[in-house]
Amino acid sequence: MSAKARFASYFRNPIFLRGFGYGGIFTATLSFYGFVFDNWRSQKKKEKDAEEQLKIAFEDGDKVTRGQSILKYGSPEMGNGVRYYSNFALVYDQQKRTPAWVAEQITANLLKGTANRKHSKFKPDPGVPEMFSAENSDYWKSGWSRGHMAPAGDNKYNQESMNESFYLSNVVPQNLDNNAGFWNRLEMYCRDLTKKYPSVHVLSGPLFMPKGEEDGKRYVKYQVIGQNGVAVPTHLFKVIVVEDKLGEPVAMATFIVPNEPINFDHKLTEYQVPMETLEGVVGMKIIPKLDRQIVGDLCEIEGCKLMDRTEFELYFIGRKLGSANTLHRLDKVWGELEEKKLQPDQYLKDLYNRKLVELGKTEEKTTQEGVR
DNA sequence: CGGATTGATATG
DNA sequence: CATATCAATCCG
Repeated sequence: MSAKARFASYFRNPIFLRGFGYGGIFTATLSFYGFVFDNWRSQKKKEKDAEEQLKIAFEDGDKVTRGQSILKYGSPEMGNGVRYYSNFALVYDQQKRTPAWVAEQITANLLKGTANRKHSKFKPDPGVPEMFSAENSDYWKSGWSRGHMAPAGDNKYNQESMNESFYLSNVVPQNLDNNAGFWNRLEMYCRDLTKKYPSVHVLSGPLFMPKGEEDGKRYVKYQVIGQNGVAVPTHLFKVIVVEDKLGEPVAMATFIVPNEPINFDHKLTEYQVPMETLEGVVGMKIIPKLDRQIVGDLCEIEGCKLMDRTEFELYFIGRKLGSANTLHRLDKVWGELEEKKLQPDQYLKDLYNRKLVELGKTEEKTTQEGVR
């Protein structure tokens, strides 16, 4: 038997193995129970600490400390921080899937740009989590139009700010006639104010107002549209503050406008309310840093007169003439004047004649190219 | 200025 | 094949 084999057989000796085995098991058992005991002790200590902490958090009367314990897993997030864009700022309402409010500052200079809404598309705001965002499909065939809060017309300075204004975070479901009519004229009035005031601040947003029903009680009732359930506001609000050359506030006015068609018989002043009324309805302090004592009533000072029917029709016939790209289209728009018994002013006549020549030339050119 | 709708085309 | 995208047309 070689030394190596003897060495190996020694380890195979049952006696030796038994001795080693019992010794090993004994040691292992001891250390196992030691481990379990230590664990148990530290567990108890942790339990004691946790219990103590809960006690202290409550009993020392520090509500913040207590709150931090209560909110161990974080506070519910409403995602309602202020969002900043090129030319407006807003707070988004994840529950209603519309803005809560949109703020703007408009000036004559910023309105001068040439950005075109034809290059912009309504789409979800990439900054809003998808699960809280509205989609175009929500509005499609809903019976409601996509109404800008910061209007596209206030964002002509560059294409980027106009494109941002088409984010659905800046949009609410709005009655189409209201949007294209009364509200449109109100937006025009805001822009018109920049001719006189160097800076005009505007705050706009949706409202959900209670209404009395047959049972004599009042309810807030509103439609929700599309898969995402975008909330249709019962009213819209707009707050206007005009400033002088020094940037000092001069006058302001607050309006609450029903989200329904409003014809030319109605005056803007019918919808003027004290700012406090709006604050009560919407549950927000509006323009908290404005000293209301020193500013006048915009409607007393400026009249708050919107365009009348004739002015309005002539205005957008002018816009349509300007954007006409065929002679056929030009004449069709020109024909609207007669249909609506409107007299074109000199500006409109000149515009028509200028476009007539311009489009005549281009069409002559294209037909010649076609022949060639 | 403010919008919708439709039909053709591109795309995965 | 179903779904985006765009251009054209229309309306107040």
